[in-house]
Amino acid sequence: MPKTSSCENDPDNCLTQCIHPAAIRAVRAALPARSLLAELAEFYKLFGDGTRLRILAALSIAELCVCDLSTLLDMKQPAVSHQLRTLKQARIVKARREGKVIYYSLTDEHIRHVLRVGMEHLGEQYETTEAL
Amino acid sequence: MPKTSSCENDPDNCLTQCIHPAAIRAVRAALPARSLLAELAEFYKLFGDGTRLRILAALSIAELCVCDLSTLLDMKQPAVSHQLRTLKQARIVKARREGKVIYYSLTDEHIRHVLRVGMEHLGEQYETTEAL
DNA sequence: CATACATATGCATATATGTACATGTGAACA
DNA sequence: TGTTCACATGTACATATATGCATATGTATG
Repeated sequence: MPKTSSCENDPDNCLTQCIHPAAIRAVRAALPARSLLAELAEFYKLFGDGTRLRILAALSIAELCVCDLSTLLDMKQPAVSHQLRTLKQARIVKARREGKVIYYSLTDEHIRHVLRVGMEHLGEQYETTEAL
Repeated sequence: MPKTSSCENDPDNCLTQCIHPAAIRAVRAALPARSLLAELAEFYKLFGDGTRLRILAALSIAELCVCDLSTLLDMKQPAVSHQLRTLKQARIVKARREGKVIYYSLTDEHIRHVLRVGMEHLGEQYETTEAL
């Protein structure tokens, strides 16, 4: 017979019972809302692409225009523009127009901080890049 | 005629010249290696999915087994296992076996830190969840 | 040793997403 | 006002990936 019959059962998971109902209740109470975590995932997702990360790393060093970025990163201009659009919509970068040229930069120091924390995780063996 | 003819030209970007060759040189010198940034992107990518993030948020509160997770998050057991496998390969979570049950937890405090930094970025309006 | 159960894995598929190509937009300048 | 050039956008497509289903693995137990 089941050890704990008083918890929500889902025959797709554990056949007869959930194993630690107390733990589940505790975690459920403290777990951030699903919608909040979804929003957070969308944020992290933007850092989860090599191209975008190279753009962000470059912008963390200096303000750059689209042309500079595409030369620097050896990318087609439309590809850079598309990524910048995504990053701008997410308020990760901001744009500043000067004549025909548009300069992009990180919106705030917080973005730089996120990059730094990730770099640190890759391990001290990489000797954290001074750029970030 | 071009203002600066001494810089690497890529007709796909700026037709006649790159705009700020000095800035490009400076950034190029400080930019982390492409491979390092690719590795970093792979790391962030794992946080860029709502499901995985819910798993990580749950594990940041308590050690849990697969069955608990699938009940808690209302997911099929194989889906949870698949994500846990990915997270384990990336050393973001670790597993501990106890009989038939396998308990998962975050590998270290650094992961919790990454989650916290992301939460903070979502803005103070969310009143940073005490769970993280 | 056979059964039960928690978890892992293989495979198929639907969806998401990054990039290329072509074209549109907008500002400066003659 | 027409041209040039930096940048943006629309569409198409190829790839990556998250999930569901079926099934395998491994451990305890009778």
